[in-house]
Formats: sequence, structure tokens, C-alpha cells
Amino acid sequence: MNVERAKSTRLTRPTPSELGVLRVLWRLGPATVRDVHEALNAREPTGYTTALKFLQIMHGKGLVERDESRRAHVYKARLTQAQAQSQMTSQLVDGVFDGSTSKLVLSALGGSSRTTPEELAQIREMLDRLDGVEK
Amino acid sequence: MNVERAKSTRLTRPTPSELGVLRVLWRLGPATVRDVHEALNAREPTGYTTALKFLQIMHGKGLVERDESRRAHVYKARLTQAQAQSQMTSQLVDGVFDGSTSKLVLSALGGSSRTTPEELAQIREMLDRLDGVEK
DNA sequence: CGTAATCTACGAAGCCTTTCGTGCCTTCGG
DNA sequence: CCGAAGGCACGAAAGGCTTCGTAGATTACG
Repeated sequence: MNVERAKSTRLTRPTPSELGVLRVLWRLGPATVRDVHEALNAREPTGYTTALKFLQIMHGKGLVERDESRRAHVYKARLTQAQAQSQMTSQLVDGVFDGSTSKLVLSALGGSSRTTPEELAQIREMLDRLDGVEK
Repeated sequence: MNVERAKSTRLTRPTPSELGVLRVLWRLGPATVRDVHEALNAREPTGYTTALKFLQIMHGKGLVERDESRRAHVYKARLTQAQAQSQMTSQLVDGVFDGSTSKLVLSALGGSSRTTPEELAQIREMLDRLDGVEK
């Protein structure tokens, strides 16, 4: 009881491992299987065909696009990191924070306390901007 | 190559469906299979034994505890909602926000803009408190 | 008491993820 | 031209998640 097929509008959400691949693509930009494999393999020993399969599957799901004009296909994330971030964030908000963004923010800030003054200032800026828009 | 068994210290993280069960337990407090099933079933048609199996599995994983003193066992979440929230939040931060809490906060606030002035005020308070601690 | 209702424990099917191995092309160096 | 290297597509195994069906006990009640 799920999933839109084939059409490009809705993207299925990445699995944990697929997220790993996306992270590599975000960092490297368009990359070949070899590139991705080397990146993954550096972090944890992994077979070449494993990387290949991931890219293929993700292509099937529409998570990446690929350029087949060269022998070694070149893959490219179809979602920017920012898009993935906001998608997964609202997912978390809906799933665990009763839909309340502020609860998430409070929990994030309160819990970790590993936030620098500069970052806090940035957040304040954002708050000001929101207040501005607010009527 | 994972998972600590049996001992109570480390909790495996809940799957999506398990989260649904936990949400029910957080809302109802200690509850029987019947209670949980009714809650789940209200949202989406589901078999009784499905709920039962979830609770059993979750008990095996240490996600819930159970009181077997009555015929209908009574289950209880082993994690408070707040704990789950902060656990899953830091997971998201590590996984998608390069470990930066502030990036998450900015994305959450910027993306949805479904935050009331009261909530913004609450966040400001939290910021002040953090500044206070910050020497 | 006997039957119906409740409950738990299993087991198993179906689908998704993750990980590779093989087979079959294509390209490149000598 | 030939063999080795590099690449892609498949297929398949192992394990996890989700969903139930069935079986066997226990309890409630007319």
C-alpha cells in the first residue's frame, strides 16, 4: 500500500545505505561507479558491484540520474542535500514530534548543547527574519 | 556485525511500525495488546495478532517491558518520548546534516514556516538560556 | 459443566535491503 | 590481433520487516 511508480514527480525516500551513496554524490558531484565505490570503500570495505548495484537501484527509483554517453556511466544525485534535509526533517517532525517544528528545535538545541555562539547567532537571525515575515 | 543482545543498556532503534506502537504507548501509558490494537486499528485496519507480534518482538528487542501478572499482559514503553526524540534527532543530525545541529535548526525553521509566534518565543528563550550557560 | 470468548505463542509467507558472484561486452597496450 | 582490465547487467542468497493464520491455553458465563 504505497509508492508511486515510474513518474518522476515523487521520489521514494532513500534507505540508509542509499543515503550513504547520496552523501558521496553530494560531496563529489557527478561521479562514476568507480568514484563512488572508492569513497564508500575508504570508509568501510565494500565490493565494487555493491556500489554498482546501489547506483542501479537508485536509478531505477529515480534517486539519481545517469549519463550513459561514456563507457563508465556518470551518476548524479537528483535531490540536493538541502532538499533531502528538509524532506527528512519534516518526516521526523511528523513522525516523532507530533508535527511540531518547535518541539524539534527545542529538543535539538537542548539535547546536544554542542552549538557554538556563532551558530546561535545565525539561528537568532533566522528567528528575526521569521518575525519580520510574520504579519 | 551488530547489536548487543539481552543486556538492557543499549536499545535497538525502532522501525517505522514499531514507532507507531511506541506512539500509542506514549499516549495511553501502560496498555494491553487489545488497547494497542484498537488504537492502531482506528488509524488503519490491522489484525489483532499483528499488534501482538509487534509487542512481542519489541519486548524481545528491549523496546518495551511487560507485566505478565495478569492474563492480558501489560506493555510499557521503555523509552520516553523525549528520549526517543533526542535520539532520533541526533541521528538525523549525524546522518544528513554533517553533525551540525544548527543546520538542522535552520532547515527546520526555514523550510516549514509553520511555526507560531509563541513557539518562536519559546525558542528564543531557549537561546537565551544557552547563551547564559555559555559563560 | 460446556461453550464461547480471550489471549499468547509460533510459524510462515511476501516483500525490501544489502551484498556479492558470474557472465558477457568493450577497450587498450603490446 | 590477443589477452588483460575495466564495465555493466543479472541473479541470487541472507537477513530484516510486516502481516497474518492457526493452535493451544485460560477464563467467563449462562
